[in-house]
Amino acid sequence: VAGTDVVTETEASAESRTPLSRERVLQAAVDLADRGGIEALSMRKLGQELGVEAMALYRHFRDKNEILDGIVNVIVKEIELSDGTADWKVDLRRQVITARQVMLRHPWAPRVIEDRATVGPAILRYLNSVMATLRGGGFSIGLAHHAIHVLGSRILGFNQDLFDDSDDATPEPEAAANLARAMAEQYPHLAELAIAASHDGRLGPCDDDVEFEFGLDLILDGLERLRAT
Amino acid sequence: VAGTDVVTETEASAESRTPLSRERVLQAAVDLADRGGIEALSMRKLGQELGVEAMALYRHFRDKNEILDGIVNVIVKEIELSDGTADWKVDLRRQVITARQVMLRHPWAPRVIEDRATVGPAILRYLNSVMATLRGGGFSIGLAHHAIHVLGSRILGFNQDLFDDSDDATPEPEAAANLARAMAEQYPHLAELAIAASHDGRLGPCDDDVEFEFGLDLILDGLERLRAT
DNA sequence: ACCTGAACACCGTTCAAGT
DNA sequence: ACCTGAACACCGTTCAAGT
Repeated sequence: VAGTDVVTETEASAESRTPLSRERVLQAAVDLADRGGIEALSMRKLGQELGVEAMALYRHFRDKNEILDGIVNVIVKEIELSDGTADWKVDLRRQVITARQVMLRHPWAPRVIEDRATVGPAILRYLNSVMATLRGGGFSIGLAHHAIHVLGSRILGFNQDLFDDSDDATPEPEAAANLARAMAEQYPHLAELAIAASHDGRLGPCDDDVEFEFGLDLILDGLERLRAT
Repeated sequence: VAGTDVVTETEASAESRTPLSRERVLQAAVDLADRGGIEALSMRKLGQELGVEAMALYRHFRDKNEILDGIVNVIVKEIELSDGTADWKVDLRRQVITARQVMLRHPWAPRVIEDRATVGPAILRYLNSVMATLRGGGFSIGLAHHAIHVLGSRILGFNQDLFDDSDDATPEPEAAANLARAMAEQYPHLAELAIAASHDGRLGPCDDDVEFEFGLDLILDGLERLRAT
């Protein structure tokens, strides 16, 4: 939409002068995804963003997968690791919330991370740090192993919810109420829930952050109890 | 690979005689995805599967999204709903395991479900049944609401793990041991875990089903405790 | 009524050729 | 050494045309 063939000379020369590099390509790819979502990240558009033809990217990356692996790495590296001074539970909780901040800045990231086949160095480094926290907190290897599985992708700060009831799904409170009334016969229990979780309902509007922390704490409490055994 | 232009006359006429219908298209789409993964499901291949050009599909579906919504519906409908006679915890546990059986038969389904923007009738029906179980088991609306969020996509029987340490990721025990040794310096805590979770290690090979049920039970226990409050 | 041919606007990727 | 032009094999989708 905003695309144009006209580029000022300074921009064009500045971009063509700086040679392509992995870092420059990955930064451009992250920017592109941040602005237009992951579907905006095509080899052709990425090339255009860098003032270069798409084919030039293949000099630095074997294929698009390598670029996707690369941008996951870039943003996971943004997560600051815990210094390990606090109690394991406080520490891990803080760590996950920190990771969540980063993911909220890059809404495309969870899906890309889950779709990636291989685990890159940044995630390994992150998980290694989490394992250090658990082991340091007295977890057996077995329980630590379970812990990482129970937390699943939540460990990186995102929750794969079945529906987004906060953002788009409930554009108008009025529309939601209408939907709820229409559902009432077919899905009475969901209708009850929808009404309660609507803006005026008893529960108030559903807050993703609150739900995320509720789930995280429930799991951490469960792990604490097992650790004590 | 197995594709061919030669079709026996009986097959060809049988397929062209039966007119296209939503059901026939969706069944073919599910079969295609079951056999070749979700990337094998293109409009062109789907048409070919049905002995028809891709464009003919647009008579029955507005676009490909509608087909994806459709196949999710088809397989979620395969999940048998609980009759609600047991205790809530037994009931819900059984329900989730039942859903998991279905998902394991359609390995492409979790990703497609999570990528879908809207929640279709089959999932609504499923969630309505889960809500019935929770409410019948004495859960307040608020706690039931939390419960559905904590369970997340696990409620449908799948766990979005960060890595598949069971299938492809560990092709050879020997290779895994080598990798572990190579990681030892950089990621000592992960190396320790990898060794323990390898075939010969203390934990034995990692079993996805075991981990799934461990996580499910931890969450159900946590919910039970909160319910008692 | 139901399907097709031809076309459009996109993809990722390869490779010989240009500077 | 680094990038491009042209091409290939795919996508989803539209629309006038065929039967």
